[in-house]
Parts: sequence; structure tokens; C-alpha cells
Amino acid sequence: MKNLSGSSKRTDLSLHWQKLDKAFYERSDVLEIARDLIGKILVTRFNGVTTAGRIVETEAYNGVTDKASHAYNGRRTRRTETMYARGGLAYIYLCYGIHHLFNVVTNVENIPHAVLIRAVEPLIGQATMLERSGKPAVHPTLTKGPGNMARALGIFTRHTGLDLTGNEIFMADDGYLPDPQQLMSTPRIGVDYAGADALLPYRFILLGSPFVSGKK
DNA sequence: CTGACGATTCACT
DNA sequence: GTGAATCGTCAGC
Repeated sequence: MKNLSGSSKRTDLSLHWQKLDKAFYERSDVLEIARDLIGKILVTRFNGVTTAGRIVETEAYNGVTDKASHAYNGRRTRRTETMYARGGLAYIYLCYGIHHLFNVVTNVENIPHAVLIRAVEPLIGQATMLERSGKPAVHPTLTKGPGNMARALGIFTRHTGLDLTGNEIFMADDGYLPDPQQLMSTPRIGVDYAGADALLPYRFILLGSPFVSGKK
């Protein structure tokens, strides 16, 4: 599907994308879902204002056996309750008192798998993203890293539990396919407390994207 | 009720 | 490389 004829980028994109459905999120292999999400589009639409970006970095959290997961060992609290819902809901929590981290819940009810979306490349609504972030110009730090990304897209903890097949926050496929050579897995970021599980290759990135977090 | 701390980011040395 | 910011959550008393 060829498009991107100059300035009509926005229209072309919204005409051709297809919202990801429940079946996508309810699959049992969270690693596969995390990998498949690379190249998909994350969209927010609040009060008629749309912002969207192409996902370039994700991390899988593999349920009750994963020491890095909030649901490790079946841990079930008010905060993590959403992780135990059926796939396709947003799980958003506050990190370090400042950052709102956006995850998608996967698998069926009572299996608390999730994928953290860590970075996108801005596609739609850059001006809105700049307003929200208080930044003067588009720069990789606008949507690089989970805290920055959520801020630019206007995602807050109050959106936790939202159904991602709805119209406020959703993900979509516009036919873009990442170059398999650029799709890499690495250990996850910031989960040193997880011991051996911190070494698992559960992070997926689009190699070469300036929006992928971490050092160069 | 209390204290410790985090799936981070940024300013500063 | 180091440390501060900042607050909801959670375990423990």
C-alpha cells in the first residue's frame, strides 16, 4: 500500500488503518504479541483530538512466573487487577510518582500477561504532543521511553481499564511491515530486581529508530 | 498508620 | 556517572 503523498499524510493514514481486535490481544503467546506490535500504530483520541505514533519498542511481561511482572507469583492487588482481565484492556500505572506507563493486557481472563509500550515515532498530532510535553520542537525524547511516550499521547493512570477496541485509545495496523533484519530482541530495561528474569530477551525494538530508548 | 520504593527522566558534575 | 523529583501502592505493624 503506497501512500504518503506529501501533506495528505494524516488522511491517508486514517483511511487505511485497521484497528487491532480482541483476537489479536487474546492470543496466548505474549512474546509473539509484543513482537507483532512493533510497527503497529498507537492512537489516542480524546475530545476529538487525535495523536498517534508508530510503535518501535515493546516489552513482554509474562505473567505469574515472571519475576519482573507486577503479577509475579499471582500477586493480585487493586492496582494490578486489570492485568487479570481478558486481553485488550489498558493497564496503566504511575511509576516513580511521575510517569504514567502504558501497557496492553493480553491473553484470556485470569492470565495476567501484558506488553509495555515503550516508544513510538510520532505520526499524527505532533503539535498536540509538543503542548502536552512542554517541548519546543519534535525531538526523539518527545516519545522515546514509556514515560515520555504516555505524556505526549495524553495517557494517564485514569485511563487504566479502558477497552482498546474502543475509540479513545486503540492500536491499528496500516499494513506497514518492519524489516525483519531490524526487528531485534534484547533484555528488558529497569528490571534488575528480577534476578535471572532480567536477562530474558523480552524487549523488542526496531533497530535504527532514533525513538528507541536506551543509549546508542 | 507508617515507611520503603518503583517496568523513569532529566539536570548536573 | 550520580542523584533528585514525587506520590500511589503495598507490606507490615
